[in-house]
Amino acid sequence: MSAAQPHKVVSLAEFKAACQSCSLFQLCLPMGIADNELALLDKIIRRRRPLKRGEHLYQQGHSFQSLYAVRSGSIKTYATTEDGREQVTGFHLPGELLGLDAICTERHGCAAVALETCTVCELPYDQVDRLNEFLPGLQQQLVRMMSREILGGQALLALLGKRSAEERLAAYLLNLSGRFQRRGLSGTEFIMSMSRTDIGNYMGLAVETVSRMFTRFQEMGILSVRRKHVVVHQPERLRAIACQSGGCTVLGRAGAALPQTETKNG
Amino acid sequence: MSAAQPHKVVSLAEFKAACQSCSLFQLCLPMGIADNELALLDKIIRRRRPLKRGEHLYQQGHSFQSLYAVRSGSIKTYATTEDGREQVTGFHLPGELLGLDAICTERHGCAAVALETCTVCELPYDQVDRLNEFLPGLQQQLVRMMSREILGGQALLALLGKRSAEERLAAYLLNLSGRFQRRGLSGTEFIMSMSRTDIGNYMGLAVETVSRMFTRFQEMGILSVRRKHVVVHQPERLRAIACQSGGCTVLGRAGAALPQTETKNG
DNA sequence: TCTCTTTTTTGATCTGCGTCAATGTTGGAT
DNA sequence: ATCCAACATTGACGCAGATCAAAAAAGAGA
Repeated sequence: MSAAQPHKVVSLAEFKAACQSCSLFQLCLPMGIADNELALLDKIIRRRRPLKRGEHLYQQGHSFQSLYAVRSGSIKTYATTEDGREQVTGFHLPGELLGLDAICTERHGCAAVALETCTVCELPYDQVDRLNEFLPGLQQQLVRMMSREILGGQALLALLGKRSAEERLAAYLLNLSGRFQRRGLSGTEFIMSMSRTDIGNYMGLAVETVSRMFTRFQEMGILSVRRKHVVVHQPERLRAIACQSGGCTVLGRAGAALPQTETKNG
Repeated sequence: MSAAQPHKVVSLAEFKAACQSCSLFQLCLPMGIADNELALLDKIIRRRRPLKRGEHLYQQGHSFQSLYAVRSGSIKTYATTEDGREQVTGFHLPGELLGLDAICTERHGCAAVALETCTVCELPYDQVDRLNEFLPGLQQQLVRMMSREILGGQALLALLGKRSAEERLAAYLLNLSGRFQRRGLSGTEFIMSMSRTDIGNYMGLAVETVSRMFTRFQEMGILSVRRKHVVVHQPERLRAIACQSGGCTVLGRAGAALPQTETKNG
């Protein structure tokens, strides 16, 4: 992937292939896009050079210009409070959008940093209107994705409001698992690119608690963790734990706690 | 308010006055709407008969048809888990939208019930596209409002993740206060239409804790509560409590924990 | 008005998880 | 290979807030 020239003209097949693995995919292709429109889209969506671990895609407070979609790798978003502590607001895997929360204020309320080497596509927001003329339904699709984000947020709220540490971790793992699976990757064996500290921060738990829970799950034979490498042996038990107090409805069908990725275009 | 004939033709002035106090306001009027368009809008937006306390606007699982805006009164949204317990997902005051989370699944993930006598406006979602042709920017405005909802959700996450009961309640009260104030009502004296149980459920606290915190704030001289009637004597101290661990940045400028209502149309 | 139900408040006790502290592990830099 | 800094694990302890229990207050209906 030599991602040097951002506006390089690609063949249609090549482009479609790229978009399959890319993530703005959902914003465009499902709508039966014509070939000439695809060329237009290609002009507008920018491929950025890959981000290295620790590099920022944008900083908190920066003016909002574009939406981003993760193409590969993973990105953490976090907000820093005035006393210097950070609140992790999300982890973004391939196929997921970043920046939706900045549209209303036209300023990024959180920073986005690569957890590993990443590639992203960029959609300048001021082009959305223009693009919508050629791709009717684009904006509608955007609304749908935002709706999903809101729904996922509610699920997470329920989780943080009244679930034990064990339930939170179980739900978190199932969520990751589901997101990987939906991307065609293994849902039972994957790499968690985020640190324990980040997980704890995100889930409202102390690092130590996160660590203890991983140990407990391991002792129970539910999974194996070695550093960032996870193998889930008994997803059903994980699900049982996550749902034991009936959180599954709220959390969406699969007990996942965050933005789902399926699209229902009934 | 005889809300009998939904499609009654109203004079422009009358309509504008209605919309000032109504809430789909934000979806239409700020965009410099022409008079003939206004008439169209009036045809599409339905005024429903008032809801009495305890009546449902929609039930969990119902198919999604419309967005609703609260015109007066207040509405609670909640999801019921399979074991029959409920998770409150939000309180909606005049000027706020309901149903945004249902767009993606085309099914309501939570129920909406009136906490007191309410009036609402209804915008059939399948009309949004059509309406967008006449009111360019409508959909864009919708996107902006959803973005705000996402942002607010993140703030709430931060709150539930790592704030003490005292901080949560302080933030909750400030949030309510701000929302009333922004609607031109008093931010220091208002009626909390929701029960202590609902507040606790929403904020991830036991009812008893909520009650104790109100008592504590009262003993500190910060406010007076009598049943649902609240008078805030020292908002600064409330703010100091809500922000003491630096949550203000995340929570939006005023320490409010939920969807803000200001619009930035830079 | 009085009764019955629901909501709120207050007190007492118990526990999950945060905090502190110490040790082990890993990967990157030299 | 060796050092170092960041990350992860494990143990001990204390406290905020959940839970249990019961009384008090406020509506709702007759």
